Amino acid sequence: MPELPFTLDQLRILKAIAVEGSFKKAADLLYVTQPAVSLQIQNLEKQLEITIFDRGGRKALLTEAGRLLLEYCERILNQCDEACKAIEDLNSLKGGTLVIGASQTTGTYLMPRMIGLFRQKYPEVSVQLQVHSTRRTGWSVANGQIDLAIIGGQLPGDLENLLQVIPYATDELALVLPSKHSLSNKKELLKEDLYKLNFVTLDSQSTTRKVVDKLLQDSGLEIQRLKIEMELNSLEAIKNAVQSGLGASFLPVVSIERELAAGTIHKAFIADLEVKRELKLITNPSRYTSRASEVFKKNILPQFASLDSPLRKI
Amino acid sequence: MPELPFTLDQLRILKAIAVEGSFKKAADLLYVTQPAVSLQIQNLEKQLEITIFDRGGRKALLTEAGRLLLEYCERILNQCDEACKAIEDLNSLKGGTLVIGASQTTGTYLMPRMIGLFRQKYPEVSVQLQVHSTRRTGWSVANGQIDLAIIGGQLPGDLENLLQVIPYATDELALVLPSKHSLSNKKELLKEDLYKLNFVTLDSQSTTRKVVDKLLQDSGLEIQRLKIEMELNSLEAIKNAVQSGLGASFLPVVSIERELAAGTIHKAFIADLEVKRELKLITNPSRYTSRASEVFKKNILPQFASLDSPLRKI
DNA sequence: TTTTTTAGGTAATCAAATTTTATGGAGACA
DNA sequence: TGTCTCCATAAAATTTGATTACCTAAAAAA
Repeated sequence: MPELPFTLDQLRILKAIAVEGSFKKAADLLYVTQPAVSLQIQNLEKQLEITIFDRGGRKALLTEAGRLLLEYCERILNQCDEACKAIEDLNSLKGGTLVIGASQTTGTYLMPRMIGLFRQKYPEVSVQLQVHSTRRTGWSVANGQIDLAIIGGQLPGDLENLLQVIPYATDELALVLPSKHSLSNKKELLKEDLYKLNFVTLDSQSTTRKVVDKLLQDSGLEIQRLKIEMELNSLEAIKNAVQSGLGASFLPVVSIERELAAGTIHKAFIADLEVKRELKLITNPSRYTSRASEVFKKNILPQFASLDSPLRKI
Repeated sequence: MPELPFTLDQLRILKAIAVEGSFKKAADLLYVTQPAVSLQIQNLEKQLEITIFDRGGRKALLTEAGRLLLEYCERILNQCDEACKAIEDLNSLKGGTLVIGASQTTGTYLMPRMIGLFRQKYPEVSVQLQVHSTRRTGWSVANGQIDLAIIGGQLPGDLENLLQVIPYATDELALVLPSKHSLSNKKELLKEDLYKLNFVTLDSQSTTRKVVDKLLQDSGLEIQRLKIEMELNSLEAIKNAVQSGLGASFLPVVSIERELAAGTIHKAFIADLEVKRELKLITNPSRYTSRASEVFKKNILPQFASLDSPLRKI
């Protein structure tokens, strides 16, 4: 670990003298007194064991060693300036990367709009969206690989304490039927009607599936009695299956806006039953929060948050 | 004139932490205490308005801004190391350029040998030889374009005081005759014999010519009575002329060693007359002396200096 | 020339920045 | 739970660097 034989200040002074051709002018340029400049150059010469300037005549002239050093000096100072600029850009959100985590659902239907809004405001910050399971997303937030995430499921207990979890919005999981289904005409279904349906569901490992199962169970339904026609691992696939009349499903309303508008899918209401889950924003309070992350949380998320979310009140 | 928001020491610390993964280890590596490291990083973070390390867990981890800064940090420190190495090379004569001045004669017959010796010892120092008139060489030494020079003539008066002039060697200007010349058989010529000769001389502007003229005049000869067959501006040309029997000439002995050995030219002795001039080393004491120049003067020149030269006594 | 001006070096004093010593708190690990 | 490690903090000490004042030498002007 070699000691550094010079400081950036000394290099700055060296350059100033070389530019101005005089110790005094360099001193003026740098807003210090001339002795300060003299001493620093003397230190530099002593430490490097070279003579840098010929002080004989009218002008301070560089020696061979001085010219050599000056070359490096300029390169070094340029790199320093560049570094400053890069950091400034990062601070003013003219650079950097924001890494966002999301579940399948939010990642597919919600995030694209939010990210679009963010990029519109800060086009020079690149955004990376990582769609993973709730569990994996949680760990990524915990160890800093993801700046912030929105999840719909339940975090593992140990993470709950580690991370900051803010209720963000309520996501209704609507019962959807093929438009031509016989039950589609009824104003309101009864819970018992569910037993008559064939379901197309997400596979049993998915967070959304677990949430739905739990909610139905909590409301008194015996989920073993529900008939599952098939399990698919993509919401889009399920939507297609429902539209094709293959069965019913509980799907996030955000994912079926277009289909509802087009009438290709029917959303049913069930008496005494609302299947809803809380979407939550998770961040890691014990970690550095990037400016981009801050801005995203403060300015972008609230525009999509439900009215009762704490995010609205910031 | 932007202030620099960081110091090289801070960058060095940053790098050490990044490498070691811990403030403490970095402190050990740099031979300082741990608080010193902490404070410097805090200063750095304050000045750049960024967070560089996540200090939460077991290891100190870089944030995005920290990684960005580290990149520049490494480049900057590398440049610094390179600069140091270049300066060291210069100091240890593993680089740099030595500029030597010389007159026609010394430049042609003496310098090549000296430079050869120097380059043998310091092959990485490049040497530049500039052959000019005494006057011009003197000025070049005065204004630093030439590090040191050997001259045979008289410096302009104003330069004599400005420069350091050290007697270096005595250069005999021998009277040479064609080997077949009738006078070549005489053991010793008389001054009067010179009037019988046809001379081939350097042109009258040349320093050597002036020196010869002056010496002959001082010894009582009437130089107007000497017959000048032709004036040439190159010693080699004169040598060829003499060898071809076109006339006699006064030539520096160093320039005819080969021809004397081969017997193609005859060196005559004149009673009561020695045509000699002092070769002098000139340097500029008011200017920076490069290491290469120092070494050349101390180690190379003495090997060629006459016994009574002050250079021998160093 | 002689005087004036300007650039740069030196020395003593002083202020500021860094380091160290000493100490405390938080998380990791047994 | 206790211990250990790592980092942060505070006060004191040291070092560094800057300023003021003064001096010298060389160039420019009178």
